[in-house]
Amino acid sequence: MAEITKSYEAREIEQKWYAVWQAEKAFAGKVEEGKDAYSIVIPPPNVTGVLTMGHVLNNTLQDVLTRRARLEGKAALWLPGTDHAGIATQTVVERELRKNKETRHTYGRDKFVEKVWDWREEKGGIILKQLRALGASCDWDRTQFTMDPAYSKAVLEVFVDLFQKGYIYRGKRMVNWCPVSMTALSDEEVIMKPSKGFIYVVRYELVESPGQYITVKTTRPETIPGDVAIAVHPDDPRFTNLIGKKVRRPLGPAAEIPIVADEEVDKAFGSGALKITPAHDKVDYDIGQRHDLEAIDTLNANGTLNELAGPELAGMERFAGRQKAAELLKESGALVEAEPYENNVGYSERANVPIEPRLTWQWWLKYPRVEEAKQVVRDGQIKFHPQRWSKVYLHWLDNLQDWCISRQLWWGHRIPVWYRKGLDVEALTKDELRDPTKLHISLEGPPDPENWVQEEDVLDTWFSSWLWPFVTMGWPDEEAMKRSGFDSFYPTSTLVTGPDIIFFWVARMIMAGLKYTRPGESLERRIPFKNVYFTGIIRDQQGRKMSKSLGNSPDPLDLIEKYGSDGLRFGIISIAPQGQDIRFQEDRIETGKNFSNKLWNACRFRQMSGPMSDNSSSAAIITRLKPDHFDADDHAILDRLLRTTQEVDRCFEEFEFCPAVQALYSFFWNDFCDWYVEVSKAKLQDEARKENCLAIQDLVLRQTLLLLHPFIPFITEELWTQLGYAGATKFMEQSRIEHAPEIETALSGIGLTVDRDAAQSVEKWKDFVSSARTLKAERGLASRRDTRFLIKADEAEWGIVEANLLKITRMIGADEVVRQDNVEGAPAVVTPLGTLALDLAANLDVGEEKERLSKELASLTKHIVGTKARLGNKAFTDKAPAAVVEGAQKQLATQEAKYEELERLLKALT
RNA sequence: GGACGUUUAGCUCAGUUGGUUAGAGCAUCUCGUUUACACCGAGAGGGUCGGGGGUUCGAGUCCCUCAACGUCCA
Repeated sequence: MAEITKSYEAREIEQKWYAVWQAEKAFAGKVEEGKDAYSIVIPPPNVTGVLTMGHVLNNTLQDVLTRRARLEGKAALWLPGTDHAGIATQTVVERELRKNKETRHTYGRDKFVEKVWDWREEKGGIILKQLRALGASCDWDRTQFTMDPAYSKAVLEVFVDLFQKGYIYRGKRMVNWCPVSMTALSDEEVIMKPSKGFIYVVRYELVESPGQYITVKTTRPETIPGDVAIAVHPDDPRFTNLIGKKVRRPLGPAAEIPIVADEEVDKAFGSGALKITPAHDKVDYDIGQRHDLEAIDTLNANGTLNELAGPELAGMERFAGRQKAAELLKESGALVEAEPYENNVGYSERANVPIEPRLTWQWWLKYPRVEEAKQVVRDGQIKFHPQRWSKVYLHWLDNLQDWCISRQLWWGHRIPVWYRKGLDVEALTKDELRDPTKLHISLEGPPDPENWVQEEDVLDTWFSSWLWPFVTMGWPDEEAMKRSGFDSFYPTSTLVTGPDIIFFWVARMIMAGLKYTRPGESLERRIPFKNVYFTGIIRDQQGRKMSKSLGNSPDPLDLIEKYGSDGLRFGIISIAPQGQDIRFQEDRIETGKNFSNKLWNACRFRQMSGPMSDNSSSAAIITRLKPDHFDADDHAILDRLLRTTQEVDRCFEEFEFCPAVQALYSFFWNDFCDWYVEVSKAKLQDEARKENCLAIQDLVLRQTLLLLHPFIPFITEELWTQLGYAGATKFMEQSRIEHAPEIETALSGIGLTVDRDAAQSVEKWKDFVSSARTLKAERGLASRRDTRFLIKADEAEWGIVEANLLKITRMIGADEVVRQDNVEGAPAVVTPLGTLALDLAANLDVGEEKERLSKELASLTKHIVGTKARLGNKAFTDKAPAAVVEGAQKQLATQEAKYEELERLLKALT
């Protein structure tokens, strides 16, 4: 066996093991007889994406869950892939073309799409390679892409089916239009941002009474050429006499437009009169419909104003047009004033520009299975972690709007709809849109394609990702489903994602799963996942979201380089409490690295401490234990091991990863390294106890590596081999993790029961040792190993001390510890094992000692008073549980004894 | 306007069903290279648990209220 090096160098070891895992097909998700299935589908990252800290957190958690499942003996599948990210990808490729002064139109649709595929082959999906550096144990052979042929076919099939069942329709409605990407967006892709601008007060002259005006307030004067009416509230006394009259449009083509009454007008807003531009505002459009008003579209698709805006404005960019409109209004005297104003403006999520409400023909989806989708979350077939997100989810489902699923892009799934050649597509009526002689909808296309023209639009990317959990498993092709193990792996176990896509994706996947999988079967069988774990959002020190544009996000690959993948994983989990946003701190990642190094060195020390024996299984190690040689420390470390095992189990059940890591950290560092390894050093010099002690260390390390492996897979894998735990297996996940009761049973097989009381007594030792160290440190003797200690103890106490003399002498760094009844006058401390004093009388600073003892007495007095008061309160002794009262009594006794001893010591100093 | 979340040590956060003297990591200060580890060890200082009120024998924890910050929805 190779000797473990002095410090842990992550990089080589990580690369080595990842290659081994790949070669051994350790991540293959296959159905296995007698094993429970466990599955996760990755939230497909954008094909243009690179690894961010958010991905690190999210994917580390998925990896933790998957690896833990394997260690629990489950057949685990983590299914990876990317989505085609319509707008983002098209934008990236167009940007490249622009460098050569080309556009997608230079190439035309087919050639351009080819270009995108080329780009994707060459540069897309980098993130999947980066995930390997993070240690992600995905079944890479199953990698999926939403534009793969089979996936695409499934998407289109769903479209056709939903159309045939009446869920999908084509309609001319107000959409969120992105003038940069020149496509419609769904409501979810629009982000409301407070924006500073002006509100313009504009007066419209009454036709019937020249010289009289009605004023309106608007933030968008450039839309005035599209005004077709002024609306007022029917109950607003200010305007009753004006209803039915006409005003002159103050900008753009001259027109007389009516004043109409509509209840939707907010009397309190602005002047109480609202200009109506049905083509450019949702509310205006609704009012326009009710009053049978024309919609005048004054905007081009790219956000410039068109000729309907009038010759002065035509061709101008919309914000320049706004300026110009204000100037024109000012010149004509229609502008009363312009006040600074802040309002919420919708921005395109991708292009980050204000969207325009625009009236266009689009394809819409009425969501299927809405009631079932609510039910499965309300009734807990799907559990959200943390649970509170279910409220947000249900609220959204209660206020559902139809989903605009068409996008005016070239990259994506082109909608499988064909129009009969020569038809005026935009003039089709509702009935005609369902007439097969005019509209053909199918997967294969029409049999006589020469007579038809295919719909130009593609589908929203989310319209493909909402099918992810089952299309990635072969649906709807039964052969493919069989091959991929759909029967076992669906529904998936857990979805790990951010709450920011709860509507985009989580809710829609639930509806799709319910609609399309296992028709006629129970809800439990049709849901896409049983648990949804929502991570927090990673923020910087100032609490800002980490983003590329702010440049406030470290590159995870740099962090991996610096701290190791294990260090990064451990660090990120240890700062990510359940459901809370995370303030990123690099020093916590450093803690992860330090922990790796600690683990490494503890194992190294084990290797240096004595020969390695049979470590190939926990049973083999347990047969090496010698119950007769067990002392309190041995019981204590096994007790803590069992409790930590239980705690980690609990954490996995409750999706609490941060506490799991904390429990392991504190167990390993404090209980094992700082205490058990230290007390071992004395035992190891005692040949009779050495073997037992090493076996205990082997058992503890083995279990610790298993518990840690999901979090830090690389280093644990390396140590697993180095310390001989692997036996005949090739990698760790071929072994099984044992739960506390299993270990206890195995221990009882050799007649060993972990003694809780003995374990408890170690606390006294820790107190004793810590007091002794403090005593030394306060006098600048912390590192002296030649200090003589005196101990005043009764027979029982001395018995315990004497039996452990070697160990405690070492632990407190003493030359010797001598029993002596008279310690008065020496610097002393009262411990649970007697009064411990430093034999230092010669250079004793009496003043300082007195001050220290007095201070301790004072604080002790406070506690004694408090405890006495509680016990003296009849209400307390009557009502509090007996155990609590008893505890207080015990405490008082201890406190008083300590008080007396301290007082004696203090008196002796005078 | 509605919903949710947060407020505990200088910083970032734990604190399970109310029960001894509220914890951790980092940072700070002191000491240290003693046969795993300086990516380390030993020790110390540091908190009226956002404010106010209530329930209770007992509140960081439960209830009410106010405030600040954040997120989502309208």
